[in-house]
Amino acid sequence: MRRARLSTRCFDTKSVLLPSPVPAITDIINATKFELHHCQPSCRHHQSLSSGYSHHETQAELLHAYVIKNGSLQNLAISNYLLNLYVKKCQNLYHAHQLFNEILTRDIRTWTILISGFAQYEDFKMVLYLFRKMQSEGICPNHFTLSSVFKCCSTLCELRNGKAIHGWILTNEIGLDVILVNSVLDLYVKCGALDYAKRLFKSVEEIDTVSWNIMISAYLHIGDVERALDLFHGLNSKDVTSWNTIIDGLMKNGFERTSLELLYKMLESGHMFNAVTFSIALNLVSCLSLLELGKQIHGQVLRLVLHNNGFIRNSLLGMYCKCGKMEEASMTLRTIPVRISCDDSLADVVSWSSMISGYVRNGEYEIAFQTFRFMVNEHVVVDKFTLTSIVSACASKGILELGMQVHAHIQKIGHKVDAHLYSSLIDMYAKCGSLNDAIKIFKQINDLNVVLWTSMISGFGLHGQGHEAIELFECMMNEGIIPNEITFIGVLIACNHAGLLEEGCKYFELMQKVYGIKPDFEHYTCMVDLYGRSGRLNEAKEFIQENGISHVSAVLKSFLSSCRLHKNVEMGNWASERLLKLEQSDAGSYILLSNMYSTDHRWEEAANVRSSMQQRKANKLPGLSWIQLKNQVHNFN
DNA sequence: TGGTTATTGG
Repeated sequence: MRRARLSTRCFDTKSVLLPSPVPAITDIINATKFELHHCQPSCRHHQSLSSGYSHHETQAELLHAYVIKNGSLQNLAISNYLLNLYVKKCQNLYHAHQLFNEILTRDIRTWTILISGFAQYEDFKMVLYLFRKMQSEGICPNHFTLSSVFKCCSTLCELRNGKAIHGWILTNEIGLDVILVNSVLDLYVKCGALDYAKRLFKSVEEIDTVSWNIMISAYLHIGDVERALDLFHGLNSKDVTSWNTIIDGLMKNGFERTSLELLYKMLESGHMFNAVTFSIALNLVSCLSLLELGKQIHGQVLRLVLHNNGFIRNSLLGMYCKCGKMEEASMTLRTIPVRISCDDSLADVVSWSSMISGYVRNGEYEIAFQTFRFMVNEHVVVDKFTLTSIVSACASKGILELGMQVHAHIQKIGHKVDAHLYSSLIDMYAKCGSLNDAIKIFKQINDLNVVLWTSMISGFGLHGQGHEAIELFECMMNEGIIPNEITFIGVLIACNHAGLLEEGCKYFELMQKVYGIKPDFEHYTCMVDLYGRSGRLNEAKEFIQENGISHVSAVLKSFLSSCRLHKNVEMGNWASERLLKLEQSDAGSYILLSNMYSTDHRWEEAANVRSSMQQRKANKLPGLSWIQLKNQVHNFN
């Protein structure tokens, strides 16, 4: 999001010495330009250049001071020119707003320049405030103000407001131009009112490429890839955005290969890549783990000197992180240029948080923690994405102390906590053994979504509190929240840890019949575990055979541990035969089998398994323990 | 002197 620079510098009218009032606007403007270029080194222009003050700002302030002095501020041609100078060239909405208030009789252009300015910098509260004020003063909005307001409603998802304004346009029979049609289309699409968008799209006689692009993007957002492709292929005048939209949308809907084909087709058809295409192409490369292609694109980016573009740099960084190349990712982070505008600082925040999440994703927790500490010490902006990654790293490593410190840091700086951060906090407290803290957080959340319910249900499950987990799950369904596949994994694990076989079977059926969720290997493994641990080894075996999952090593391992638990060597042999065929060099499988024999005092067979394990060089990595001392994690055997 | 679509991190 772009932000305007809000300078609070005041005017110094006394230092401005200009000729006596000139009546024509061009003369006034030229006079200030002349002053700007020819004044002596001691004047403020030169001082301002050395202090980083822009040429436009100096010109605007000179002009501002001058028109105040000679009383021509109320000349609308002059004040609108000056207002535009503040908004466009100086990007200083604070001064623009100040000037706006000094203008006593504003015309529609005065309002438009300021409203468009705030819309451009996404201060939508101001846009709506000014729009309402304008209407209350009896000024009729024009196309420019209306499209700014639609952009605002679209970003804030204010469908009702937007619809009302669209209705007002229709009743007042105001003709919609192409850009306004597109603004309304975008509003309906972003607010999920696709029917309204379709109706509008059909009602337009001559549809331009931007409208097509908006509709292609709309179908992609709801996952209707077929319609999106139809629209795309039917579009004769494809521009680079049409290609970018379809390539990105296909990738996000899981059609990565088709997306890549279209990327090549785009090249073949002679369309030039722009910065957005490069960013999307790099994301596609990460999805498909095509590191070599990614490196080639990186080379092209360097040749075209696009590597300073924030989006591209972050896509590059993300690609290296996702391909496990943390060294290359870190090199990309080190190439962050000196910040030129506020836009770049946002890109920097993304770079840092991507880096942290990359370390966490690749299991390099200690470097993630070190980087986080560096960010805090060096006052690098830490946002909710970074915090979520760090909290989940604490959960994975079980480091309660650091997790609590991060939680305290969040509260101290008054950071807004969203659902992602809340769920990672619940998960962290639960995984670090502090279930009560997890419950405390869960209870203080007003808008609970399915992820938050799932985190808490899984938390109870993890602590063996199966009944509480089930109670919460029932409560969630009563609230009308639809469980997802992960919720059911949490529920099944909870049943498992509490030995609730009957309930587990009930929910496994509910998942498929009521919620239409197809079981995944993880659900199957939970069920095999549930039957097995309850001693129902025959039923577990039948379940494996019925569902055709005897080729899944996690399922067989789970079954084998149940066989060991209930000392059923015969069943264990059945599972281990299959397991060892699947994973000849997996030490875990041999150890499970050997342990089963040892439990049944069959020492000779246990020793045979161990020796065949050595023959096949399936060595088990020794387990590591760790301890946290003064913010440092120490590992030992 | 003003307005539209597509891209990055959990």
